[in-house]
Amino acid sequence: MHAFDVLGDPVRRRILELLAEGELASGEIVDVIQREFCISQPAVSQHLRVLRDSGFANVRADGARRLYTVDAAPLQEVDAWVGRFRGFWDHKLDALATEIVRGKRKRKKS
Amino acid sequence: MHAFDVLGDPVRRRILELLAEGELASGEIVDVIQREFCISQPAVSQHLRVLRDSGFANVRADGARRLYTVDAAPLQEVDAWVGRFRGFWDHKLDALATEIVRGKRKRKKS
DNA sequence: GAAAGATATAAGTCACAACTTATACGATTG
DNA sequence: CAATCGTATAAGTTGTGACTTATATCTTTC
Repeated sequence: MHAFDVLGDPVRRRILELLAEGELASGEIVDVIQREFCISQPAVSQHLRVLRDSGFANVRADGARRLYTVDAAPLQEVDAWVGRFRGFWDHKLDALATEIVRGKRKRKKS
Repeated sequence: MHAFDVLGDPVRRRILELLAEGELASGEIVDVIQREFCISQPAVSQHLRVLRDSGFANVRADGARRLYTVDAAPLQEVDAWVGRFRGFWDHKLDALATEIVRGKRKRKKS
């Protein structure tokens, strides 16, 4: 499943927003999502699976609980894709800072 | 249709990549996409409609032809959403440049 | 002005993703 | 060790979005 497909679902986007605040157990995520979207526990669990499989989230076991965290890698890919359009609104001075960043990255490589 | 759903389709992403280079007629887009994805002209036209309806593309008439351009607005929204995760990979000096941009924007408002 | 060109819409088909309920399964607790 | 908790998987249903072919609607050209 492509990164953009993963982000296409509002529930998954919301889960990522929650994880952006820090590590959360499956059950805690389920609580919030059920309140906001009225879907079943398995539905949430399936979304978590998609997030795992697509690399957006990592899990670790803590007893019976599963603790989820964001994995930045695919988000960074998405950011890179969108970045190619940044010039369309990033005129003037903002573009300068962007160039600074880009230039710095290039220099790192060499 | 939500912005991320629009970007979920590889054909639409490719069309936006093409439009990023500049204005293109429907027919020119069809040519490229057909070569790369082997889908019919109406299929491409329907994707163009989605891009129009969701605000990612603008059209103007030129005789019988329709000339398409990128509209940055929804892409900027997407960028803003992804931006909230930028801290996850944007450590160190890169973050500085980002902060410069953010700071500048705030100052513009006030 | 009829034919051909450029593009869009209509209508129908089909695969798939997002649910549901039911259940499995390891960890915890009394 | 039986009951309960926390979470995941299985299996089935269903709505929808991405196609297809056929056709409509303007433009241009001869």
